[in-house]
Amino acid sequence: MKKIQKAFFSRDALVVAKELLGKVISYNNCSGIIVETEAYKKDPASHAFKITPRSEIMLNSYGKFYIYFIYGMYHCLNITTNKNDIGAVLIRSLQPLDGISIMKKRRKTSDIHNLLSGPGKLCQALNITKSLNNTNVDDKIKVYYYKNIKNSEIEKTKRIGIKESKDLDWRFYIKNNKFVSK
DNA sequence: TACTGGATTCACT
DNA sequence: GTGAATCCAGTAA
Repeated sequence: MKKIQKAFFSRDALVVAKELLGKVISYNNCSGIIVETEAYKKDPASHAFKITPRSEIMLNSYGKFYIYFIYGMYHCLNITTNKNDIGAVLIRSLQPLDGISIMKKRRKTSDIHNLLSGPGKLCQALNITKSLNNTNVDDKIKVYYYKNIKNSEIEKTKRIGIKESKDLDWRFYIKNNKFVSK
């Protein structure tokens, strides 16, 4: 599989979020196809709205993993975007590819549809924690080209929590895919 | 130093 | 559909 170059992530979060669909995320022999993403930019519902020590990794950086801990038990995996601005893409769901048996053990389930179908779930299955925060794409976690997703196959929806956007679509997933989060 | 709530998930009802 | 689990970043004092 061909690796994705860092420049891929220099573009706007909305573009990157859409184009990441169908790519593969791989870490320690476990991998999955990205089937759902969410774009984050400078809006009030986003960590990117206010620069803090935690979120400043998103400022003027791209192609880096922004990983944070939430609700006391889960991690969320983002990749920073927007070369000269602030932005990131949250990886929301993957379709399992490699390392399925070990991911089942980590997730304590045998249901393949429940392995990676959520931001917290996929971090648990891939064993991704905050220790990987601020690492570059391809340093430890790899991202590969895998298959092309046509525009007509992509469903767009609003992100939860966005107030001011009436006409912007922020969340992207592959239509009719059984592995997207509910 | 103390308080609040979250880019979630799961077990219940 | 509702609530619990559970830590830590952010904020205010």
